[in-house]
Amino acid sequence: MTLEEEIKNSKPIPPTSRAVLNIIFTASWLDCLMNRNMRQYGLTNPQYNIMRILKGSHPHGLSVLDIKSRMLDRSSNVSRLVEKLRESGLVERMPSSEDRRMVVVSISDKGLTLLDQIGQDIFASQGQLPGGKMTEAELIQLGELLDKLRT
Amino acid sequence: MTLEEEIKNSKPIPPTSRAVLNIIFTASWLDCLMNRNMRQYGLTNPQYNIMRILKGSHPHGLSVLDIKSRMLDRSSNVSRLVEKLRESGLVERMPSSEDRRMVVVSISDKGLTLLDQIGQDIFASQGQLPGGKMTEAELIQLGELLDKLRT
DNA sequence: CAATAATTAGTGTTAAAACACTTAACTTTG
DNA sequence: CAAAGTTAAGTGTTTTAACACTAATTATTG
Repeated sequence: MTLEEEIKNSKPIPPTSRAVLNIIFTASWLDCLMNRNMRQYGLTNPQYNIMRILKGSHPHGLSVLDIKSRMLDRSSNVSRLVEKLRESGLVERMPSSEDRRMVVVSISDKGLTLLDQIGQDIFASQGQLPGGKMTEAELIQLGELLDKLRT
Repeated sequence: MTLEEEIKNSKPIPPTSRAVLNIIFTASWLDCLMNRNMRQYGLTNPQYNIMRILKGSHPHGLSVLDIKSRMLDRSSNVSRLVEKLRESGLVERMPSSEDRRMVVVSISDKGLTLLDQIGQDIFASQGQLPGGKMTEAELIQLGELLDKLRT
C-alpha cells in the first residue's frame, strides 16, 4: 500500500515531505510490530535494543553512556531501562573499579539464552519479516538513501 | 554518517537488519528533530500532526476516528490530544448533528495562522531540512522502497 | 595543589503512549 | 419493534519518554 493510501491522502505529496512522512510512518509501523513481537518475551522494544547491544559487546560490558550512544532511539532513560532488565535477571551491573562514577553493564547467561530463543523464532518466521519481499540490492539501496537523508 | 558509525557498530550488518535498523534510527532522529522544532511553537509532534491533517481537510472537519486513521503514528490518544489543542484554541469541536456519537473537529483561524507561521519558518530554513541535499529522483525512489518494505 | 570545569549515573516531574475498558448512539436482524 | 451487535468517543491505569536537574567522581588548569 502506498503512503497516500495508508494515510488517506488524496493529493500527491511533494517528494521531500513524502520521504519524511514515509520514514516516520514506516518506523512507527515497524516499532509497533517489534513491540508486539517482543511482548511475548516480556520485553519492550528499547529493552530488546539494549540486550542486542550488550550481546554485541559480550563478554565485555558497557557503561551506561556507551549503551546510550549505541541505542537507536537515543533514549535518555537508559538507567531505568537497565534497572528493569536487571530486575528480570537479564543483565548484570558492576561498579567500575577504574572510574567510580561508571557502572559496567553486561548481559547475563539468562539474557543470552533469551536472545538466542528470540533469534531462532524470528529466523523461523523469516517470510513475514519486514523486507522479506525485497531483493538484497533494494535493501542495500534503501540503506544508502537513508544514510544520505541524515547528512 | 553511515548507520554503522552512528550506532558505533564495527561489524557490517546484513541488509535486511540494516534497513530495519536504519529506518528506526532515521525516524527517531527525525522525530527528535521535529519535536525540538515544534516546541518553540508550543506543540508536540503528534499535535502538529493533527493540525496538519485538519488543515488538509479544511474547511471540512474530521471525526476523531478519521483523524486517527490519517495519523502517522496511529496514536490511540487522539481524544486527549484534540482536547489539548482545543484548550489552546487551535481547534474546535462540534458534536455532529447527523450522528450524535460523533464529534467533528476542525482547525480554528488561530490554528491556521500558526501553521502558516510554522510553514514560513521551515521554508526560510530549507537548506537545513532533512533531504535538502538529495535529488528529487532519490527522494522519490526512497519513498517507493519504503512503500515496498511495508507490503 | 586548589579551584573550576567536565563527565557519569541517576532522579523528579510532567507529558504522552499503550492497552483494555466504558458509555452512548446507531445498525442490523429476528 | 426489541434485542443483540457494532461503532464512536472517551476514560482509567500503568508504563514509558523527554527534559532538566542533582550528586558524585574525575580531569583540567592557573
